[in-house]
Amino acid sequence: MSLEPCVLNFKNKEYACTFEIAMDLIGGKWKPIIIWHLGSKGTKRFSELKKLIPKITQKMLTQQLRELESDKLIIRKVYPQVPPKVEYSLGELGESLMPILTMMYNWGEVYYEKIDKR
Amino acid sequence: MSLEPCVLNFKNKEYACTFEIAMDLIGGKWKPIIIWHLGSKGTKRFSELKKLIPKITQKMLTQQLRELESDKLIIRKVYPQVPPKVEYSLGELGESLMPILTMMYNWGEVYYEKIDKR
DNA sequence: CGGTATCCATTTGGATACTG
DNA sequence: CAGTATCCAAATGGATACCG
Repeated sequence: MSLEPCVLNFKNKEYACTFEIAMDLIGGKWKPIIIWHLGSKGTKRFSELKKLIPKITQKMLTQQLRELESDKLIIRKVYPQVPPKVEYSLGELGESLMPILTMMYNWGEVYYEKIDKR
Repeated sequence: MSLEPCVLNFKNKEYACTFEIAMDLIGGKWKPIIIWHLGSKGTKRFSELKKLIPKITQKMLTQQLRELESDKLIIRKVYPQVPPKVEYSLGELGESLMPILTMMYNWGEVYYEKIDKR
């Protein structure tokens, strides 16, 4: 599991290691939060996610959901009806992230307790 | 371990959960790579890190190292001599990140194998 | 309801030159 | 050797208005 001499190609970009790929997939400001909600609370509609993450804008929520979908981490299900209904849930690959997110959550908690805030 | 109704203050910013704090600390393009190298290979000098991470610019390496230091994840040791010698190593909190980084590394690997590369 | 489209502010990061 | 300083380009993200 060395890091340096490998160049991985993925989505027309070069990555030095699989770690960079992982960070690219879930490293944004919102993605882990979205995955976390879907993983811990199950399938959610667009508007429910918006309510769960009040500070995200509609644009960002849409954008992030699209990327997560195209990366096969979440599943988007559209009900062809009026008014529209769209449900999001974790795919298998998304589910497999939950243990890692949980560890990061716990790590952040320990850090926050140990550290001198500010 | 719920996510929504908590506001944590840290470094003059507001965070919705400890997870966001964790992502802020290690979520950049370079920080996890730097931590990974220091964790898996031990103490390194500035120039050694630069060699291990060829694509990072001197500016970014300096900047990221400073932030990691002020966040207490790494330790910077300056030897008062000419020419200068500066060594970086993981602090205790930095060390505690290694299991998480390892998991993410492995997850990225599995993902990369399973997924249809573009 | 679940989006798009557009515009704009902020942040991030890279190139280059210089220094104790 | 281990940085600073400056400038600039690109990426990111927010506000607002509109739509099928």
